[in-house]
Amino acid sequence: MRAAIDLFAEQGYDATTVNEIAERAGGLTKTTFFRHFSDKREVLYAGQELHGRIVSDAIGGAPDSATPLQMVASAVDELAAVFTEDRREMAGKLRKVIAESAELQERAAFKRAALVGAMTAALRERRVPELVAELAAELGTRAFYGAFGRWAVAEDPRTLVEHARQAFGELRAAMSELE
Amino acid sequence: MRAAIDLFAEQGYDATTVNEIAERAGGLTKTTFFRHFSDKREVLYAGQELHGRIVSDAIGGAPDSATPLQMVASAVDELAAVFTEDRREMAGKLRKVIAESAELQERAAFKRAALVGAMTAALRERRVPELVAELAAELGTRAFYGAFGRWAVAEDPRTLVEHARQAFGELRAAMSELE
DNA sequence: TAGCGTGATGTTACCAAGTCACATCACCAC
DNA sequence: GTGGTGATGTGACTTGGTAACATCACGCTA
Repeated sequence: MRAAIDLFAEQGYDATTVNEIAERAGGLTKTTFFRHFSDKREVLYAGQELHGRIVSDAIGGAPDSATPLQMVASAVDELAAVFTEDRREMAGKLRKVIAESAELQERAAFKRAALVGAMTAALRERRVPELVAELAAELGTRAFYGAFGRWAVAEDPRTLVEHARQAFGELRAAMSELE
Repeated sequence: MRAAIDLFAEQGYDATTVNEIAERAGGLTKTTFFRHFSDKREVLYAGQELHGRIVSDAIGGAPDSATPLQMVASAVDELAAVFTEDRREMAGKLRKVIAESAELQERAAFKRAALVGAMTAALRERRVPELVAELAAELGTRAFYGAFGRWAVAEDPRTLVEHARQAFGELRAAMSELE
């Protein structure tokens, strides 16, 4: 993964071949690469099933007294907590690489949708009505991604959790302005 | 496009080759296919730039007195109006094909995000604050896609516009339940 | 210590997506 | 009929992705 990110950052995603990535990652070959990642894009997104589990667990473990938005807030909190400061630099590189490739943005959109889906399903499990669940999940995901983007550029010393809480609050406020 | 949808429906997306599509579409070849569509997936989504323009124009043309949600409602209305009854059958086939291919769902997620982006930009243009614009655009897009899915299965005689209006209203109600 | 299974890797060959340079052909205008 | 233009075909190429088979290192056990 490190080899891939570095090569993508140096030469661009399209100009980098899977063989090059494998080669840099310790003289390996294409075949080995595809044994670890289902395709070339996935090398940048591997491990995100974990994110789905994290938000599901957070929502599943929220107290019965919690409102849907409180459940989502705790999910966003737990997810944001995964990204400790030492991952910030890599996140910044990643963001830049993705911003330059339509193919990678497509995968990103898919992963984002999967996160919304995971939150929605977990909320439904908690007997939140479908549409309310969808909107709450969307709001949480939007807060997380917005916060992630600002955190990754690193011009602000606050942690991702702090960024996420602020983003969540702002989105909530914006929602109440929507009549 | 018709050749592609039919072949995908018959054999599945993965099992269909671009050469086959071109061949069925009047004895053409791969090269010609790629002159019309940037890649294999795009054959199912071509023409969606138009959707972006439609929602932008609707929002841009809304009266100054309109609220953000009213602007979005008119955008959804105009977009839904594009899908006349004669397109319903094709839409149903399309839905099924997409549901069976991860690759196509990825492209769909991307196009959906583009639609949200187009609405957001148009709302910003109308001086709607960023976060309010994002949420309104998301709500409108969600209403449209939900309605589209129900319209395409064809078990309900109502037009897409009617479906969309109902979906929009329901989402609005769900939003106000979100504290 | 010999041998055996297992997991990670390499090799080779293959298919299909996507690109490119160059050729062809039909059609329209002058 | 001459020339330009747009759509198409051809052939060669790169690369992502798959599959079958071989290799090698390691640890376990007889």
